[in-house]
Amino acid sequence: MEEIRKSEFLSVVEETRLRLKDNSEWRARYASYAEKISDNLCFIKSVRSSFHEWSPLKVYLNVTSAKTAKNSVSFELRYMGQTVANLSGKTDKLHKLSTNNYETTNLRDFGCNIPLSGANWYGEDAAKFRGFFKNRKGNRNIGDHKKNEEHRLESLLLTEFSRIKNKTIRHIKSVTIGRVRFPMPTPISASNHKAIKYSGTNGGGIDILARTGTGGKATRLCILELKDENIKSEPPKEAIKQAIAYATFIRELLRSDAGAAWWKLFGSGGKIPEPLELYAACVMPSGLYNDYSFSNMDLDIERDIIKLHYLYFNEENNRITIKSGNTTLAVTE
DNA sequence: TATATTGACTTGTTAGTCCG
DNA sequence: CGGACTAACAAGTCAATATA
Repeated sequence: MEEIRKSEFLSVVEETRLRLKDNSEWRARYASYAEKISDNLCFIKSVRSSFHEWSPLKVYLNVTSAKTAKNSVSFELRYMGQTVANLSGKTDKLHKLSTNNYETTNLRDFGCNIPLSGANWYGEDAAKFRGFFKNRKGNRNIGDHKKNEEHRLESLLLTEFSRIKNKTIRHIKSVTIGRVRFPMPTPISASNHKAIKYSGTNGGGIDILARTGTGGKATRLCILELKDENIKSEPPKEAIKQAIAYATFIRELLRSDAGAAWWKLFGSGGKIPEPLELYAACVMPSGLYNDYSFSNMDLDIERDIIKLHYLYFNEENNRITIKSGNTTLAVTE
């Protein structure tokens, strides 16, 4: 039984590697991403640190913005994981806030009717906008879109990971670019359980990229696949397969010519370890279908390893909590 | 009856194009 | 170059329909 399951996981690794081998365009493209983002990193950091992140709004940066951030950077502001505005800034502190394209959903989901187009971040209107979300109580408005529930949980987990003290899960940090949350793209699609597809520039994104460990050789890069429900039709076994596919991509990326540049962007100093050990984990609310069977299973890729983990969480007062034994990912309180 | 399959629809991300 | 826009597609929701 155990062996059958392991071979199923290994075939995900194999299939993913095959797709990546048959389609090599990603190599040059991801090398160019890394180069451009690294070039812009100082600038991104300086702009990011020039303004305050007003809770509960959270700042995000996608790859497109990161690599085109030459003289100005466009950040996303998300509330409960959903984008509500763009904030573009230069070093001159004349940051501009726009709600273009988000007005309909802002009103529908949060009752926010404050349209802004290039409003001064330090002006009255922008303050009103930030104040609205700060004072807003309760969850999303009725007519919930399930998709956004996943983003809300993703945001809660990132918040938990970025805590400095009283962390529910110790020794875990989300990977950021220039201290900004960013969604890592991949060139493969793995959401369909039956097949791994090569999708070039339109691949799926990694839900959460994080590091665990206490530093030095103990540090591991983790690829987390998050589901907002614990249900029979999408059990942990399928979620972990998605995580394995993305982890396989990260492994190939780190072993490509641009590997060192990405390793640095992911926040690790020094050389890529030999062997490289990556964690792949399924993350979902604790429930009936919790699956503990693949705990710490190793999948070999040549000299490297993907180690499987799980994290089944609970939620209390808008915070993630974890019952003892429900994660192998890191130390729990 | 319970489960699978299908397609329309929603949302997010990227690349590319055009303009000032 | 930045900004506005579009096309394309992943991934997910949801409900109607088909099938065992």
